[in-house]
Amino acid sequence: MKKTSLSDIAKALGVSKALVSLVLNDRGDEVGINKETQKKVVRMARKMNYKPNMVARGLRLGASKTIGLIIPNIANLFFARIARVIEDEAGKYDYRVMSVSSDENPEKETGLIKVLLERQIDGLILASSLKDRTEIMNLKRDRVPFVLIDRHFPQIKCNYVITDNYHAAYNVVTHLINQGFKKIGLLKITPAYLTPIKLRFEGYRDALHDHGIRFDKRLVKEIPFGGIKNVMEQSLTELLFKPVSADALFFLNNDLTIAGLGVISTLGLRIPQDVAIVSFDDLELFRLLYPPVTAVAQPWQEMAKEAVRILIKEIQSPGKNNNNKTQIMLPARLEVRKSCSKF
Amino acid sequence: MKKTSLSDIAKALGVSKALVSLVLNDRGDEVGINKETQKKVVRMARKMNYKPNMVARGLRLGASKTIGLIIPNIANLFFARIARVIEDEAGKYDYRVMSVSSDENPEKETGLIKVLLERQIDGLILASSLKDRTEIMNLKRDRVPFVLIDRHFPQIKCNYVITDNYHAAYNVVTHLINQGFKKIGLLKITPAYLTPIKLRFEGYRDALHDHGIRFDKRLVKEIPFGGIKNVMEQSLTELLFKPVSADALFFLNNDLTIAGLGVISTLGLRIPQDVAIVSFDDLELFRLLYPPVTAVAQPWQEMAKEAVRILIKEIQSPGKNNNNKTQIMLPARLEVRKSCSKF
DNA sequence: TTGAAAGCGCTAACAA
DNA sequence: TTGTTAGCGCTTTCAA
Repeated sequence: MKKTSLSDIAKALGVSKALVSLVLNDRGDEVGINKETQKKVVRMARKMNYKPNMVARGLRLGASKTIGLIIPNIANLFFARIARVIEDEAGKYDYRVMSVSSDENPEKETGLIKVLLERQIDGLILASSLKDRTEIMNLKRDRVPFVLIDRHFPQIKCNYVITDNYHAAYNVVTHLINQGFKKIGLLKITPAYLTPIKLRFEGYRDALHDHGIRFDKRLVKEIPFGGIKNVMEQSLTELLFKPVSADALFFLNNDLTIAGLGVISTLGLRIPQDVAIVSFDDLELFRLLYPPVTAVAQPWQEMAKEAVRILIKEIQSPGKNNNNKTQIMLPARLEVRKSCSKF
Repeated sequence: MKKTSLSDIAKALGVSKALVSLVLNDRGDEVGINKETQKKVVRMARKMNYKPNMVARGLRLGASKTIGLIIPNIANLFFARIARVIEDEAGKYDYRVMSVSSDENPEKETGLIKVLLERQIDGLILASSLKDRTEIMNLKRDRVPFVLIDRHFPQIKCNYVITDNYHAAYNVVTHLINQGFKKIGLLKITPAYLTPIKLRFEGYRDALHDHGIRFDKRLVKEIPFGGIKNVMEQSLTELLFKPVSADALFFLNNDLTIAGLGVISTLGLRIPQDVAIVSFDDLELFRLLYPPVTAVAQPWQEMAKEAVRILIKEIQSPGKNNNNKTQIMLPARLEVRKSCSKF
């Protein structure tokens, strides 16, 4: 059974495609089509189980009503929650979302951008892992509406919505210092060139400095995105025992925290007596761990909402405003729990 | 700057669209097009920053190379992980995934199916919340390739990949009974008509029966999908104190477990001394809770892989095999941890 | 109040 | 070895 198209209906009724199109798009009254005719069309459409072909419509109209979403990994709850909000918000404007995972891999991401553009997405939201800015510059040059989230490129004038990573990290480290911790290990995710990672690192470094603690590079570890499970044990062993002997750990994302907690548990260390813990990214279960894990709660909901709002606005204002880009930095909230209190 | 199309290239080169199309689809040699001409075309395409329009291509070919994915909620890690595997597997065949969240709401899901079909997806994977089977029957009637995952409809002959929910639940309850627990509370998610919920319930009921324990309906609670946080406290209070006094709780999905753990912690109850816990769905952090939470680890990876494999096979074998549907039931693994050991 | 025709960008069949 | 034509399903003129 073939799908029914506009012209099938038109033929069955002995009218023109144009008329059917008008009626089915609720423009019958506007154009002034006979009520009776309209009814006939609608009835026949239902009878023939007509489903409009949005692809054809999109081709004709030059708009797919689809936005692309590039994130490192949909199976990371931070991004999954963002994806969910983006889906809901975009849905309000009748946009659908095609989301893809880049695995923090710039080459893969470049390929995905191409794929999405070829599919004629109307706009793009990226939590980008790109190292190089040329790819983003190309988007600008090609006038593709896009919004960066979570990670941005300071040199590029474009829309973005990010967390205030610097101050969030600064506050974490200040809190730890105030609690009496002095040797604070930092666990970064690779690639370390990502702006959030860099800014969190700077917040860490400056907080130490401002409190008179000398920066010790042995306290900083990088864990590759693809090998967290394998590398974490080694890194923590180096951090937690002599000669480094960290007394607190600051994990820069939730994947790291989860893996780190596993290793600490395996090593039989107590939190916070043997080592204090803070996580960038908050998860519901952190509150229920023993002891509950102190975490930076990022404003993922606002971030996603704003991103969609900005993107849709830009999509719908073709051409103009091409030089007024929106840049938003949202504060994070530090959820202080027992994992970093000095007993 | 307008996007360049095939005919722009053709015009610039003084050749035909067809030729350009052939060359750019790597069919130049096959058809026997002059090497020099081919080079010219490729060079010009690059120079003009040509990007094929997959929407137009799809319209012409009658295939969008897109599959739809309907799940209850992408922000639930069980489904997020599945979505990730589906994305990866589909990508191997050059298919992209458009995923949407139904919120366990049949009306919303019906709308989403319509939206996806209108967008000309080539096939559909559903973790369906539908109550009624008519919608699924319509998919069959319209010859839409589809695969059900996680939830199936026993009366309908179609592709599905599910967990062996009955035996998984049976084993959980048997284990609890063997540990000496007798009053096992069951927390279902609403809608309770979903096959996994029903089958898990039956496994629970039969295990009780086979071990000579009388079924007590006061031990069974239903928590609405949209109101877990609000209702959980009330339900657990009823279950855990007199007159019911459950000594163990079996949560039928991870959202329930997380919420339940929160309430238990608030109530100041100890696990497993005051109440034992088992979760359907395993999360990494469950292992790290105090005590670690016993959980049913579902075969989400195999489920997603199989679903894609079956779907693509069906998409690529048009018409034929219309009556040989694949039905797979995968075993789950019970991860026994301390949360349900009789101290 | 309705219809005819053009065209979005692409590919396949057929011609030359 | 290359070109022409038709048409996928839709919307938008413009004409009747």
